[in-house]
Amino acid sequence: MATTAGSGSPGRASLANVAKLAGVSTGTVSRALTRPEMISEATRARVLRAVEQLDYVANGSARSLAARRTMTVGAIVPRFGTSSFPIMIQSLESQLAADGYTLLLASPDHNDPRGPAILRTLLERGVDAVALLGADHPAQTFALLEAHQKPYVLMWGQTSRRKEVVSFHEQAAATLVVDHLHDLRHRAIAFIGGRTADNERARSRRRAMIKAARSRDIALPRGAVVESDYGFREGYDAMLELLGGELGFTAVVLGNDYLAAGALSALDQAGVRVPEDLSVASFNDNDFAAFLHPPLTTVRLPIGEIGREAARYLVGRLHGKPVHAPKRLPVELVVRASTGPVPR
Amino acid sequence: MATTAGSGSPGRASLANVAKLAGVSTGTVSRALTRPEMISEATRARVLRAVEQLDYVANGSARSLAARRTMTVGAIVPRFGTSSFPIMIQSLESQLAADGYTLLLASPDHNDPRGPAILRTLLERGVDAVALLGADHPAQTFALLEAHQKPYVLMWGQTSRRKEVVSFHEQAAATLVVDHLHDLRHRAIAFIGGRTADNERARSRRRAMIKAARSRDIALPRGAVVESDYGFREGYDAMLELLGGELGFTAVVLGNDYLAAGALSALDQAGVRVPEDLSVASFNDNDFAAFLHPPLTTVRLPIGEIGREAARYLVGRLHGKPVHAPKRLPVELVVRASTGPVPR
DNA sequence: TTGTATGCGTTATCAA
DNA sequence: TTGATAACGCATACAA
Repeated sequence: MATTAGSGSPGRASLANVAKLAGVSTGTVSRALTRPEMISEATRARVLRAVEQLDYVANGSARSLAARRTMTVGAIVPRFGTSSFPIMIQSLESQLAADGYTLLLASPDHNDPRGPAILRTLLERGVDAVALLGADHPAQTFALLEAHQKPYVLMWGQTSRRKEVVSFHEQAAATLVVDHLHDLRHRAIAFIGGRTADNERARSRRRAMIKAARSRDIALPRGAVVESDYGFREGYDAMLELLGGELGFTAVVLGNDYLAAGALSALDQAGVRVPEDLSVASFNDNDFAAFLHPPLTTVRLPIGEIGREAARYLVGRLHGKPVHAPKRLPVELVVRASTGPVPR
Repeated sequence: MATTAGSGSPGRASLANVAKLAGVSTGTVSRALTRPEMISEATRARVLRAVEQLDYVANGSARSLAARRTMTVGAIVPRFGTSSFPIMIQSLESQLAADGYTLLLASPDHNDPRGPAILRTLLERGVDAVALLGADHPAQTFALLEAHQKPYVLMWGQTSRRKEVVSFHEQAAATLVVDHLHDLRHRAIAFIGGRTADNERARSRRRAMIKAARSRDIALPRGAVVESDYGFREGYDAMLELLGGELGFTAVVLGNDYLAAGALSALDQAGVRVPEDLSVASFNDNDFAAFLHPPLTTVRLPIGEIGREAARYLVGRLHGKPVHAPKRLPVELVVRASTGPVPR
């Protein structure tokens, strides 16, 4: 347990202190701690005893400076607090930790004045690799990463031939929902998605929906594709707008959990029964889709898996493994009572 | 924009490189970058130009080693991915960033084999201060923090005279709900809370509820106080159990959002109308309470504020401000349609 | 205002 | 297997 701290602890014990106490050189202590196999059993024990006695904790700055690596991975994830990203970050962190790495997190607001400087800060703090959310970052960002020769990975972005991305097959997800609705004899649907202007993920989701509908001969009228900020209130408003349009759809697909929750609320208020009057399905990028009423049919997106896989990739790179092709994780349809056959 | 990276970039530019290019000494460059006021306008401009030309980014390890601080704050937040903590962490990070600090995040699982070693890892990586979730940590943890003389703060824990805590007044929160129900003429209520065995927050919430009920002469029968893991399924089961008990309560209070969501589902399934047959209220420690149906009356807990305040406190300490007393943030009752007068 | 020189606590190289 | 010692890249005390 070490000497009761507080007594004479003059700052922090250093390698040199440990070495002196153990009667060996600093090099030996260093090796005993980080390369036990290079050291005799006896001296290693002596060293460890000294370490405990002094409550020695290595100085990471010095270690990193000398070893030229920090065992830290940076992540840039905008506004994750109220998004579906926490699950991703949690799994990213867990997997990194399992491999001995620590997570340095930056979570800029959309209108963060720091802008591209955030990456610079991370690099300055010293990260061995970087995980970024999404794929649309300024060229400057990638240039900086390349210049510093830092492995990086994009999480949940449009897969691309040029960048390393861990994501899922957006088209497969859209097809799952659309096929499901098609099987239930729906021939005209509506879609409420996120703002495509500043959100690449919303963009690609909408694109996938349109394509899927077309390929199944399902009508998805231009007026029935609504854009909205992700949010409860926004989903509510969008749904009401849609209901006022007399567009003739028999099912609605919501682009994410928040929109879905808001839309359900609007339907409830409007007296539209689900799924008797209207079927509802959503893309489930957040756990709370499981809490909604009525229970939604959803496409479960592999959010946690993305984080884990991203960590694996980065650690692999840091261990010298080759760059692998973009990874697309599977999606899954979870059918609940909120979708039914076309109402007559 | 700097020389197109990749050409001859032999590793990374150092202070010395910048100094040579600018025709000044390393000391001058260092000061130009971190203490501009000590440097003449002219030379500072020269230095900055050189910095840009070389795309210089400081080496944080070396900087930290020399300056004896890392400008990094560690946070230990268990399993935040599926909890209400992300909001807290987000605001913690934002506030830290605003003050030039970076967040090093550790998020152990409940059964994380790393255990108390996590803090050690953080200290080893070099953090200037630490934020911990909750107040029940092993004595060893605090001892280590003291030994290393690291400022730390507890977020969302039972306030204590001995430790620095940023939290809210659990008793005030409970009183808010109970008073509200009392005003609606409820005289017997039930409470479904988290497992108190391993969760200090659940414990203190239950305690507060019992006390509040007693002080208002509201019955809260022992059998009507149910413990459950936080979770949707768990809330569902607990609610059904409660309904089977014939305990005569006219209102139910749910200990957190997940439990509330599950309970609502159970009520829906059992054909119990809210609030006509039964009033429901909950502690809102997660944004998604706003998405539930029927809309819940909740006590909004200041989760984001806790993070922000914790950051302020730590930064204050690091800037030499004195230790302040435990901080208790205000809570707020948000009344919605889910609570009504006692059904006849 | 600027330069010089030392030290920060490790790791790693090279001998022994 | 171990010891001595030179980096690692920066901040800072001290001099100029």
